Amino acid sequence: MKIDPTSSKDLSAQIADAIREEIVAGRLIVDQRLPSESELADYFDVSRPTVREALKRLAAQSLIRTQRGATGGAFVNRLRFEDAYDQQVTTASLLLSMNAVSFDVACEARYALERACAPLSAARRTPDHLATMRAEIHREGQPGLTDEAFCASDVTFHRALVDGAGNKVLSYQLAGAVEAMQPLMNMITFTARSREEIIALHTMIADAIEAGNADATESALNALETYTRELAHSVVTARASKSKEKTA
Amino acid sequence: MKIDPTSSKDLSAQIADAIREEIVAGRLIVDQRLPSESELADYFDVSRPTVREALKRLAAQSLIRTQRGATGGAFVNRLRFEDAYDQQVTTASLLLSMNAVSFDVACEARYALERACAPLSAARRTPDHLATMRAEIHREGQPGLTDEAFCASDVTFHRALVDGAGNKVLSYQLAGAVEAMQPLMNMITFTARSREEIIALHTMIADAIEAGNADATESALNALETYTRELAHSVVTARASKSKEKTA
DNA sequence: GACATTAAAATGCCAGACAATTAAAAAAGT
DNA sequence: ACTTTTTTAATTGTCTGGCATTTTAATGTC
Repeated sequence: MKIDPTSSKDLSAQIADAIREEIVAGRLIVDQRLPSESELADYFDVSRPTVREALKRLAAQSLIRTQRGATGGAFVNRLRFEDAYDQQVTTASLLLSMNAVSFDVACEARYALERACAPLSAARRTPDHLATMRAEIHREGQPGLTDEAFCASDVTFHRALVDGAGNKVLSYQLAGAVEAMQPLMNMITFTARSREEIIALHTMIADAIEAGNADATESALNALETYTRELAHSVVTARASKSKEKTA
Repeated sequence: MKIDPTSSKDLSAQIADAIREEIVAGRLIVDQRLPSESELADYFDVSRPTVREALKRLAAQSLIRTQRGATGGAFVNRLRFEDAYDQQVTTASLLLSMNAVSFDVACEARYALERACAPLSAARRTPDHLATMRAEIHREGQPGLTDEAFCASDVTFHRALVDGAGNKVLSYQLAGAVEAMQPLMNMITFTARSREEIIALHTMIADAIEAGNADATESALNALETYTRELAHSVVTARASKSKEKTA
């Protein structure tokens, strides 16, 4: 575990990399205590603030946690799926917004991944998952629901579908795809007419899942994807003609 | 953009959260320069080292980059897919190794996601993608190839398949699933017999992709998943009986 | 034995300084 | 007037040393 003082990288980045490598390689195991900041400073021959910067980098990735007090210190953190969700969602959202990813591309990816969960969810979903889906469908029919609340309900519905597959790895992977889409979805304002249509499609999905029918689930998802993309296109077209009016 | 001095969280964590929120919300845009460390220290009423710790946290997530010199400073970084790949792979690997995720669960997730790419890849793959797949199949047939090199080739093959879908978001999402599996796959030692079988299945996949046949691609992937899981089970069984021998 | 006090160890935070780097401004030379 | 060199200023990178806070363990007291 060594660092190169002539490297162009920050010392704190190098130290963080070195420690991260130890964790990934399994030479530092979960809940193991790292040497104290002073000891690390001595070991790497740098000052304590530099070590601290390195440790904060690792903390930002949830690789370590710190505890104060006599028996405190930095400990290798068990990376939990829940912790990783948030980072996944943040990262995915920024990737979409910063790289000019089109709605179509994002939508295609999302529904492709979701269809991958459909057969598993149709086979394995618990009554709980189904109940969540039904509850969200009901919520979506409430009059006076804001667009934001409708979108949030949509996300909950789809997460129940995904979680129904009973595979934590899948749920984690899909978290980014589903939740990162929400800001984009929010850009589509839902008319009463389109809400009705979406609720109908959600009901088709829930029915197919309840019946354990994988094919029906897939085709319902296909229909939902098609409709979502059409909706987005019509919104874009409407905006374009409106801005044309303005310039004219 | 405020912090709460009575919070239990580190000041540097709070400051990082505050700035991250600004970035996610789009109030700080790509390539925009943040105030200097001294200015941030004044603004948040903390010392410069504390601000620096906060900035290192953001740098660890590739949200900012720093530049030294007169016109230097911290700039909002355009999060690129390539940057996110690495983090995705590291995170996914640690999730698998630290949460006792079984080979079956990980494998199921991986192939479910990969099947989602199959129809798109069959329809859109370029000659390049196909050439990569063929080249890797050829490499896998070379005698004297180490297990590690075989696994690496396997990863390249599957990434070409995924990239063939021509959807960056899908490629990004799949990077974690495919590459994080490599350490687990490495645990399976490939006999000459099983390599032959895998090469045959890879060829089936490449043929199906070349023919633009989505269904054939899917069923070839299914066969590969089944075979991989059987292989893993036989390895586990063999190890169990071997350790039994030892104890006996 | 139960409780209060003290000591020690660790992280959290700060002040101030200097080094290194970079770009712009100023000066010098032609 | 133009080019080159030098200086200067701004900014991050790093260090030293210190104090505050938190937590546990040891110690002392009743």
